[in-house]
Amino acid sequence: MNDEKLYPFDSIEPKWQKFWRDRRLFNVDTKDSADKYYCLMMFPYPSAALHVGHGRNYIIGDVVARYKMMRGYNVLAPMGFDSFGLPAENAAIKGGIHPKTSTLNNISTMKRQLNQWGVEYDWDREVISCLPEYYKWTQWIFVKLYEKGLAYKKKAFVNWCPSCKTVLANEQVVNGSCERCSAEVSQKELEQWFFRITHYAERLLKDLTKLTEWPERVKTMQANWIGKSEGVEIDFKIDGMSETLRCFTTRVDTIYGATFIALAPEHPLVETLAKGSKDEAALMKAVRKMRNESKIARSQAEAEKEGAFTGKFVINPVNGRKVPIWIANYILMEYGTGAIMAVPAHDQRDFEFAKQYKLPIEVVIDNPNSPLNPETMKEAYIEEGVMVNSAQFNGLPSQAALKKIAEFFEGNGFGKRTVQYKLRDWLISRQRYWGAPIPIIYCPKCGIMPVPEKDLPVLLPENVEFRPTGESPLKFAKDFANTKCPKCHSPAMRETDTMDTFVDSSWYFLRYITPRSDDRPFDSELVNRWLPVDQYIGGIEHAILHLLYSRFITKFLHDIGVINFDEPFKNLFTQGMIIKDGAKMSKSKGNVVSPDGLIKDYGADTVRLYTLFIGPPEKDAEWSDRGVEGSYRFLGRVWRLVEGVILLNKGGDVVAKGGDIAEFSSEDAQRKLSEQLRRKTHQTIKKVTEDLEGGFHFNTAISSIMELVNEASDIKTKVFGKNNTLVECLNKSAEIIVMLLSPFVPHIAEEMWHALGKENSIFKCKWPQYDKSAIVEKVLTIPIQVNGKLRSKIEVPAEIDNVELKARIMADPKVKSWVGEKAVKDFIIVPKKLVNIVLSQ
RNA sequence: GCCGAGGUGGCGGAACUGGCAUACGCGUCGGUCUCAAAAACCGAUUUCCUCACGGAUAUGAGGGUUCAACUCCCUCCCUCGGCACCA
Repeated sequence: MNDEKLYPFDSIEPKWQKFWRDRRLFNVDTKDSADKYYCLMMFPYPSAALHVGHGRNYIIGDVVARYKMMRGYNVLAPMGFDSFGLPAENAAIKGGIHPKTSTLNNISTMKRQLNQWGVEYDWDREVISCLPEYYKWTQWIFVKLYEKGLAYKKKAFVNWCPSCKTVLANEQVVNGSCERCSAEVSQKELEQWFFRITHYAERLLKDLTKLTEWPERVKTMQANWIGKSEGVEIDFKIDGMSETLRCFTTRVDTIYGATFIALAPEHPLVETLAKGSKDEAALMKAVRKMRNESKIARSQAEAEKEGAFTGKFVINPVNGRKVPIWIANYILMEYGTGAIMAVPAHDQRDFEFAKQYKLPIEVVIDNPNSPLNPETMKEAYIEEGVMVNSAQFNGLPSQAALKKIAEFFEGNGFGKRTVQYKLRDWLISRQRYWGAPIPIIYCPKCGIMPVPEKDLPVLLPENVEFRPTGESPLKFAKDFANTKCPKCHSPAMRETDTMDTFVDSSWYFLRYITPRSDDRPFDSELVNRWLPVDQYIGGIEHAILHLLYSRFITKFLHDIGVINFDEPFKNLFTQGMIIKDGAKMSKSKGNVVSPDGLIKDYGADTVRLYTLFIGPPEKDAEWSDRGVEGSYRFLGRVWRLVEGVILLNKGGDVVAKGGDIAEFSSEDAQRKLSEQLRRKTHQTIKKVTEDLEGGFHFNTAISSIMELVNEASDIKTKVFGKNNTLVECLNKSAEIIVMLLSPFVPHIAEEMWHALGKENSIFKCKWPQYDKSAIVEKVLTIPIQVNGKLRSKIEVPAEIDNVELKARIMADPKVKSWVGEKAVKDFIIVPKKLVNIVLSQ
């Protein structure tokens, strides 16, 4: 690019950044909560360098914070770092640099980048999750959960990432692969710590309806993830045995069509049922084969159905019929009871299984439009219909029968109505070093003992050895592991697992209110005044994990009485990704756009403006270097406009340049131009304010400011004479342009604001208000349609009456030629908008 | 399969509650300035027909409602995201 700058951004930007910091513009007194506005950006993991895609999040947040400030709010915009995690530990294993060192280095790089973007925060409140002053309280939350029975340890099949060498929560497994490294996840049976999030499943689902200001798609994703279904649990007596078999079904209306029972291969009764069967060895061999199939392969709908008959039967309680028990690969032990009553006629999976093993298919719900024939059916009939072959329920619509049969079951003690969720408990222990130690002590005498609050934090030892095997150094840190029982003081061992980093991030938004509090996690009274967060801004990738966990922890803290609200985030905004060359920016793809070079060439304001102008912020957008130049040119135009206006104010250089001087030189013409500019200015205030209040419509707000700047620049060339009202009007307009631009491009705005003779920071000034009378158009251009097609336009005074309007329109030569001799059937007037003349054919 | 969001010029995208489709920006073309270029500024730019005036045509496809449809209704296609042998 050219060395000649359109405006001196390189000297302006650092100057005002220093000014804001010296004046403590973003530093908040939390005691003053009357007009509070808590504007929160998802705190980042400190990676080596930010790119323009990351920038979008922070820029949006900064715009909101500055705008709300100008609306008179006491704005809290804090920032921190989610700084525990695997990448730093892996780097330590590879490069020998301690995670703490690399993490703190990355944090200072990121702070430098945020600063040069002109993104400001109340840095006095910085929260760093890997420091003991913070994780002490993460451990405190663990202990509280443990005391309430909501943190527990159990042996279970868990997701194991062989590459990260640690377990993963269900939420961290994506299509059978590790969310972080994409390695295929295997199953391992291990003793692990869990949080009983399932206890909150119903509330987490139900309270989604309270979140009216959350994007629909996020709520849908959470609802899908929680996966509620209502049904009936049935206890089947096993023929000739004392055990009963419990099945869960959402379709109890199909009970008369149950022709077999299917068990998951992992079902605890499998061994018992197999015992003494005709061919026990062959059966167990088939079971083992199914158990060894990978979970991912098994949970594909296309997977081949496989099964084996146990030789045993259950009794169907409704009709006393003997139903064979099969073991089937498509039944999952994790869901429901791991056993189902199979109704091939009305469930596609059961249908396929029945076809494969030649099991009977019995229709119990008939299609009212075309009766079903079990012999010729090609697929299961899963819709509603009319009950058949179902004893006293015959003839009922299946929907009604569902309820009736459920009641009948409960009445006869055959089963009871229950609810199932797909949501599993949250597995939080990790076999890694760089995380908050789980505050638990194992005493040979007293058993599992939580670390007492007075002994927190359990410090993560720093002098440890990182082995290339990838095993947690804590396993070998004898000084750390060996301790004493807090109760009986006999030698005991510490838990060496650490917590999932999502635990750290599920409460940080509370810590910002009293970040240095060292006798409790936060000041409840102040937190209750400042939360819920008024606006939360972050990436869609956290739609389930972080947002669900944060909601859970908030509800828990509410239940133990330390906070008085049970949803943390009132408004949620999820911004789209910035794409380059058709893909998400990443180092490995080599398509990362660094802000540093762009800021050097064009300034931070240009990068901010382009990022905001690129498109609707909730959508993904393709980065274009050309687009950046366009934004830069626009700021250059604004700069020249304001410079020119200042010159006019001083009485200099006042000659109309635009075309025909005579046309604009009259007093009347100058007055008309003033009116026109004032109208456009106030219309723009209205538009920009509505775009910001009604959502995050930054792109259209900016385009309307561009229109105003274009018009003002044009009018500036038509000024004639000194000190007239037009100069005054241009000056006022320039001030408003600068104000409307200020949240988006704060540096150039602050500079121009002061150049226009203002003393105080622009962000301490009130957002402009539009004058209702000023936006009213006096002359309207009315489009005229003939038979719905635009044929002409005429200019009329705004207050014209319909009779006069019609007369003028019918006198218009173009209208005359289109109407001709035809009769006017209808004359539709949309007031102040449009006219449509309907002709008879 | 289910749920959600979308489909508008060469490109990113505007369009309130049914009322001038394509604002704003990018790109392209032409011009001004210049010895020349870059930058900047001015103008044109849905597509097709026409020297032009002007006309026809277009919001994924096809129907419908209406004086009037990007917007509402029906049928279908495609893209993106989530969930998924979930009983």
